[in-house]
Amino acid sequence: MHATIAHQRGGRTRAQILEAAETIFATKGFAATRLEDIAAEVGIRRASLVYYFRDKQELYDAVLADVIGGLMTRVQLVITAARNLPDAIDAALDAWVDYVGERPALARLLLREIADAQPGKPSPFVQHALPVLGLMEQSIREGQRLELFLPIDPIHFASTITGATVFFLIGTPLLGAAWPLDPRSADQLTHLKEELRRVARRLLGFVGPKARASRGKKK
Amino acid sequence: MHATIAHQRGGRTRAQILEAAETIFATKGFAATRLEDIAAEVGIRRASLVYYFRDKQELYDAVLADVIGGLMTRVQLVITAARNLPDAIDAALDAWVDYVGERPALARLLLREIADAQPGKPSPFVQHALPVLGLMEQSIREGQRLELFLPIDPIHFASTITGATVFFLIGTPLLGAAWPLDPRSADQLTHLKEELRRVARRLLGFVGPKARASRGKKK
DNA sequence: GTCTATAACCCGATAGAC
DNA sequence: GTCTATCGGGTTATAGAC
Repeated sequence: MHATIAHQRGGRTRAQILEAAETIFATKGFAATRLEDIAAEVGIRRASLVYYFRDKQELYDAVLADVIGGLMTRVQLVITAARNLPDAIDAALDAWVDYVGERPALARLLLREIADAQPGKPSPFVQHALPVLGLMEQSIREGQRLELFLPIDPIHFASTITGATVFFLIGTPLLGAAWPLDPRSADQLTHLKEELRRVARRLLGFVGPKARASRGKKK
Repeated sequence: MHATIAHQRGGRTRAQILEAAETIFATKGFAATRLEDIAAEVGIRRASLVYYFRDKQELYDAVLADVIGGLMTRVQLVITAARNLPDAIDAALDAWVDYVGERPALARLLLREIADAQPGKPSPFVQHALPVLGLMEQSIREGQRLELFLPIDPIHFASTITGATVFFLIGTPLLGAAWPLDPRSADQLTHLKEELRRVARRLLGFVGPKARASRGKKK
């Protein structure tokens, strides 16, 4: 019984550690974050962290797996639920924006992982991210096979979409007085979604739902 | 006379330090790079660095100023040399791709600076980068005033272009066997330029030189 | 599960010789 | 200009009490 209570509280602490680590790793980077800060945020002592995570690296890996796993789950869900390929693209973009809007640490972690990555050694991050990328690539290639989409390189497509999102979300606030709007407000996220859809449609060469609907009516 | 020789050799060493620091800071990040590594790359001892740069931070700042200064110079040059606004956009995009292709450290430094930046405190990087951004924004707004360009938010535009470039250049090699092409080869840089022009034209709503030429002929 | 205490290490900065 | 030697701060990881 004690074990159960302990386990529950332990699980809670573990979750708190992961949460604190996520934001601090994202804001300061792996090398610059001190375990001290994470422990302080949770309200425990540094040494107590090792009860949950062997060392700093293991904690970091757990954070990555958690964040990217969540993204993967969502994207997979909406893509498989979509009725057709253009809808799948739209839904995936929306899911992506929603997720990164809710969990802004992801954007910075992504930036850092990409900056850190060395062509030689495959980072654990890439291993986690590849399936998401593969999912999207599959949809695009299928659409190209059916001649619904233009023959753009899926990697160019992914770079553009990811880059546009991340740079907008993180870059904009840096401009300070020049751009007083919060890019993570509901308004701006909606705006971003629309813009991404527009970019995606232009890159892939398909038309939006309104246009599809009117084309359908004309028939 | 000795002073002159010393000064020349000193200037050379200084340049070597800057060069080494640029690539190492870019690859490992500020916190993770050891002054030791930079000194070793140059072929001197760690303590000798202080003769040229007071401390780590000052060296880092010098690297940033150097890299971004070069970009600023080039972009400014081609923009003011362009005959009309669409040409200015094209030329700026080409200059940007050429520069970041030649000096790949810039891409990673950019990624890191953006990831590190905190909305509150304006980083020295942003101070350097703002003029470049301002230059581009000015051109876009002018084009919008003349109704040559669509009323897209210039920051969305910049985010998309920058993100697409950087993510493609750095992200692609991470995919390893999945993408065996070197994104910094002449071929791929040309490909990237074309793609960026296409994205830019679609976002800004202007047509390319071929289309402009044929439209001119029709008249 | 969480704590205190400490060991072990690394790195940046400084002093001063040559 | 560049070196050797050292100091000093800071952080991770570990041992072991409660």
